[in-house]
Amino acid sequence: MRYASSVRIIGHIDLDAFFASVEEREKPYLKGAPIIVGSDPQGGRGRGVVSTASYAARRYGVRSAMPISKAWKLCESARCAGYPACVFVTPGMHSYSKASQEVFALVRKHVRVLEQVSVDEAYLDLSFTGSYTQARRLAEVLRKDIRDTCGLTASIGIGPNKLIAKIAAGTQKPNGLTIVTTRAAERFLDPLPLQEIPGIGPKTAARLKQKGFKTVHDAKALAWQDARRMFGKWGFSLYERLRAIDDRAVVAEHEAPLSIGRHHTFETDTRNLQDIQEVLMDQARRIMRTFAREGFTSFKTVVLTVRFSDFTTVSRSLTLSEPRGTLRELELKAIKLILSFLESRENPRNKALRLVGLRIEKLE
DNA sequence: TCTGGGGTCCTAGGACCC
DNA sequence: TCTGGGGTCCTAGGACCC
Repeated sequence: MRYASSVRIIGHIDLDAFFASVEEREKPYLKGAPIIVGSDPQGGRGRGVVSTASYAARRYGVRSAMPISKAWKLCESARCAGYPACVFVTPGMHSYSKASQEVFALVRKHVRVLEQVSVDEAYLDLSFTGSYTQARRLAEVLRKDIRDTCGLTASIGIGPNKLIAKIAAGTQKPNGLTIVTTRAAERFLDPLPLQEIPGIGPKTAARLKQKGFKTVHDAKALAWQDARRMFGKWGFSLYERLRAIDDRAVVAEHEAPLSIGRHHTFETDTRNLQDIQEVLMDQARRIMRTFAREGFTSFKTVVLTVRFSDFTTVSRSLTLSEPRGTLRELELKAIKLILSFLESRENPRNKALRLVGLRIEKLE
């Protein structure tokens, strides 16, 4: 294939309020309702968080990752004020991944190099279109196709690299199309708060704010040597990102997972070994099911994570002398690891457990 | 407001080998 | 008797993403 020019043009496609939109598509009577996909709110006493809120629910102030109990309270106040009541839905991952496959299969008909990064997001290499004008045309076709064929809306960002494409996709949600050309990229980033840069989370943002930096433009005062000193390897990437530089390629191959794990938060904190053991054995079975489905034959490391009632989280791991691939082996190691936590040495104040998790690594 | 579940990548110290 | 580095593996924890 010959390109009209050698400009690199990258797209990022992001399905809007994805879990909630799929629920709406499959249950037409929910159309337009404030939908909250997440754990069981249990009348305001539930311990989980919100996975996705539909745009109608966002008008009540509900957001992803918010405690489900808070979402419940916001919805109650809205209902008392005469607004429609919220619908709480438990996630149905199976139908979400089916919908995701439909959408991205459709996109692949137009774009050869597609890198799916999660169930609702993908990067596209649009360099073959040759120009931002042509890339925009293609993006419009994609959005129309997804809407007409799958009944879902997508927001698309287009830019000179993954960083700009991703941020652009998020600026006009839902159902938006945002183009940021190579020339405009730095100006586009400059006024943004630092946390808009993927990779800058609350901790990094706080450390930068301490130095007096709030926006991308501010933080460009940081010399790369200082960025390296403050943030290690990531410091240099950070220095580049602030300047809209990002050389990461769009990689089409689906890579095998590096680890497989399961977590569980108890409805009430517990010290009961029987209950804990039951959860662990169930997790071991689920992990081995995924392990077999993915075609793995052995694991070498087992990690057990515990979260105590005070939310402190610790992990213990062990590496087998030889790779193993049986459920029995995983169960035995899980028991060995959990017993070490229940000993007074590891848990001197005998705190109850809020969460237990199991993970296998070094898969073959 | 009281904090899910599934992951990835990085760091740092210690052990061990050459 | 004292003192090297380099490389690799293991372990634990932290930050981040969706």
